[in-house]
Amino acid sequence: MSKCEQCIIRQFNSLKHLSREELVKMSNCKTSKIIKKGEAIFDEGERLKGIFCIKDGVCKVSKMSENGRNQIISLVTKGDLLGERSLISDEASNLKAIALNDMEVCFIPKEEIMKDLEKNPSFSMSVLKDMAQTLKQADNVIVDMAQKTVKQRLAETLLNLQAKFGTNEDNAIDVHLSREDIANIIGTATESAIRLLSDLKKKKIIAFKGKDISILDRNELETIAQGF
Amino acid sequence: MSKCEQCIIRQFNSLKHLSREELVKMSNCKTSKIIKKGEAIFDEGERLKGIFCIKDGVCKVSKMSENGRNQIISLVTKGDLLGERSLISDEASNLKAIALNDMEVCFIPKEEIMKDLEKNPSFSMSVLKDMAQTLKQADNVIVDMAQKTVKQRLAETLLNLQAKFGTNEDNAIDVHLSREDIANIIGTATESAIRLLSDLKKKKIIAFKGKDISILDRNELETIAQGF
DNA sequence: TTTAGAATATGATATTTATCACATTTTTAA
DNA sequence: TTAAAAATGTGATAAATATCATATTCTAAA
Repeated sequence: MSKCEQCIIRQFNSLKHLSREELVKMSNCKTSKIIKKGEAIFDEGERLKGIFCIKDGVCKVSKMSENGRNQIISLVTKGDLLGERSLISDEASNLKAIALNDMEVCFIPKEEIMKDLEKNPSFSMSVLKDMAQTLKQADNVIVDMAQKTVKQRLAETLLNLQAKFGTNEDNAIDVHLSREDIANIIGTATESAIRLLSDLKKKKIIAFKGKDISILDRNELETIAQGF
Repeated sequence: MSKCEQCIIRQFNSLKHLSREELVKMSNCKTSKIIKKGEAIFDEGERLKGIFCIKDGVCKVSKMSENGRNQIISLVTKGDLLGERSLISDEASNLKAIALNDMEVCFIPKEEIMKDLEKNPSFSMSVLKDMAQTLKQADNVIVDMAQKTVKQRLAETLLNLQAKFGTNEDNAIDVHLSREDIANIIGTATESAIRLLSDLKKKKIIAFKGKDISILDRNELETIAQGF
């Protein structure tokens, strides 16, 4: 079992503010898990007993609407923490997390995290900053969902995905999402997402083969995202 | 000038976790402000030098979309804190706050708040909890905006407004919003909001005279909000 | 009090998006 | 390897919503 104090991943999140001593304690109570593609890390309504530190892989975090449709709220990837919010508010999770590919995550029990939050101000301040940032992002998403057309949201989503996941050797965005997942990110019907993707392809703004999507004309995509 | 240690308002927010000593210090550096209806407490892009504790009145917190339309993100009222997020993330505000009626607010300088956040774990934990709660709410709004129809969102908004502001002696929701404000909360064109309000009135589900809106059939409104 | 400007209201129409139906392709599992 | 299931794609149509035009009512400032 790898040790937290030697783990490079913590440099990417708030855990970097923990002391050596705190990390050693954490090492002793944390467990590693392998999550297979398609499996849930946790489900809506579940009471989390700790948080997850993503060592490898990507998962989609989503929520069911009253209409019975799934809305993807965020994609969580290597280096991110998952589940802090439910822990802090001490409520059942309002979200579900499903692996998009095989994942490796560490589970850190609630008590350990809460103790560190209480005792280590620079850790709690970092979590606070993270949350403030996430909240700002959420505001932007609300505005986009409320005010932008599906076409604008699709263009923006493609740009965001490329910014977050980068591109592989073939210049394709380095994450594999189904058309349904894409539709569930932008909040539209799967058919609509497919149609608009085909449009963008026809206009040579993007290219795709299956789930490999690449951006050919980033400027044009930005223009579309802004509504022209 | 009233004193924080004697102020009842702080019981409604995280400031209740401050010690007597911390409150006395705060009293000495805080200032009171009167904000007239329609005036801004702060504007998008402004760098806040502190946070605001709302003693009386209501303001709308909004953000301009790239399409040039305004989206109201939240209504902030008596007892709420305003501006913590920009302070914590140490960035210019992404939001604008405009008074909906005459307001009385206290301004607490950044240094004072940050010091308390660092030194008082029960205060910072409370702010953290607040933020986790706000984030959960934001998730719900994202899902609603992405998945619900304008009609559903209007019904839900009316129910939310009544839950938050209560009703006056005439059974009308105790906050005055223009039709444009209502449209900017649910993310639709003003005309669409007006039309749907008229529909609800015709069906005797709500009644209104000018900006006084009352809910006549709460059950039916809940049914509509859920999409039937 | 009067009056211009703003807010509210409503019709006509265009645009966007969802839904349903079905064909084709890809993936998965026996 | 092959059959079944899932994902992708496309057309036709319906429903939701925005936009534009214009009328009416309300509000606030001179």
